[in-house]
Amino acid sequence: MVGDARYHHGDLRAALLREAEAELAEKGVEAFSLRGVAKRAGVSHAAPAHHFRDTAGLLTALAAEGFGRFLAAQEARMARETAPRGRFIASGLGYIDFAVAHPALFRLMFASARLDWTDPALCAAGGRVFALLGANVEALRGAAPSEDEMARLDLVSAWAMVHGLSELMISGRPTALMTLNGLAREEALREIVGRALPPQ
Amino acid sequence: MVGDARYHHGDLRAALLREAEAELAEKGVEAFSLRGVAKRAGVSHAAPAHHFRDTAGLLTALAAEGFGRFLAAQEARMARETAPRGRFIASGLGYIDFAVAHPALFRLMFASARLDWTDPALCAAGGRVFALLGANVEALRGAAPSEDEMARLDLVSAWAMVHGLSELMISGRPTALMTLNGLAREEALREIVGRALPPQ
DNA sequence: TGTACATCAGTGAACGCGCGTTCACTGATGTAC
DNA sequence: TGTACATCAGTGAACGCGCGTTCACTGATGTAC
Repeated sequence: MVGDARYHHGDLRAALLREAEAELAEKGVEAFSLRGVAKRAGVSHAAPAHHFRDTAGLLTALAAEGFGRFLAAQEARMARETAPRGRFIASGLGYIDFAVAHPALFRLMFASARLDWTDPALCAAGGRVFALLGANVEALRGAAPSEDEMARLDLVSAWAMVHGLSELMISGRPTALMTLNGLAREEALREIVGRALPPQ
Repeated sequence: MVGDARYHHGDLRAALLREAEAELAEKGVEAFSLRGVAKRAGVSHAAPAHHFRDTAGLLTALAAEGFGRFLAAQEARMARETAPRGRFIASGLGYIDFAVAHPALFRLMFASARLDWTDPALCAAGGRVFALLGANVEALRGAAPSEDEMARLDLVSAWAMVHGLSELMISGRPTALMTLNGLAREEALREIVGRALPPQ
């Protein structure tokens, strides 16, 4: 830090990513704007061009970074478990944690047409999450999804359940779940996610 | 029909809804525009104001109509089944049918911030779909979700699974499912949706 | 059947706005010597 | 340590665009008598 009112920002790239997430959370993907992000960062609206090619580039970088934190949220939950089934379910709860904590970012990552999936960083970050899912299936089922039909079914089933729970909770839809108190809700989520896995 | 080049359109309202869906499918919610819809309908861009208050009004009407067709898709599948479990699963398959056939509309209905949920038509149409879900749970479980904790769990679990499958299929994500051929995929979906229900 | 008139459903010009992008610029920083 | 210079990371004015909305208008339709 050199001074408060310095010309060079220091780490504008990181600041822009931070503000982009705030913009996204407030306005939604539908109304997201580059100028809005620049304004939040207290910088002229032409400044972002020095760090990101264009709006799609900024959103893509944000999504890539999001996938990293998404993975971390799952691993954080998993760290407390040892058995394959417990770890699998924990990763699902981490998945939901992230979605509920960052709904707009989550939707950007999974349902936006504004991402550039040819970007290596985004592709790699998304791939890492997918790889964790595959590893969890294999640990539980003893066979890799790429080789075993049943394992593939487990993968889709677990993913769909957890993804669906996330989406519904984000949209505030299943009031049924919301009316449960905190602890009971955690238990309910465990039970539901468990249903998506093969019986013990 | 009076003539080809008539001044009064005849049924512009219906035409606008039709073209709005096309616009939505092509551009996505993020880039949807009223002017684009008017252009598709071959009408001046000020014309829609006579039928819908504004863009939100048009989207809301479209979503309400969408929920009607969404319900119909589920009922169409259910009609071929008699047992509660079979009917429940069938409704899920109808849910997925609709999502896959109308992905942009589906996302408008479930994940857009541009809808006016205070609109009675939209609210009622959405409520009807929710009611069908509740009825299916009750038929299977013998208890209403509003009164029984387990039934509530079934509702959330079935909804999340089917909704998650829809979302993932729309986003082209689980290539695992896609690599199955048509018939096997139908079977796989049945199996997966069944997992979300209480064991037989 | 004919006429007068009210209502309805369009038109097209005009508005102001926020957007992304471009561009010449300039102040700050880092490096070579 | 001091100076010259290249590079970097910003600024702010300008552009053209498509958007939603408003408004005075007019042609078509429906109704009363």
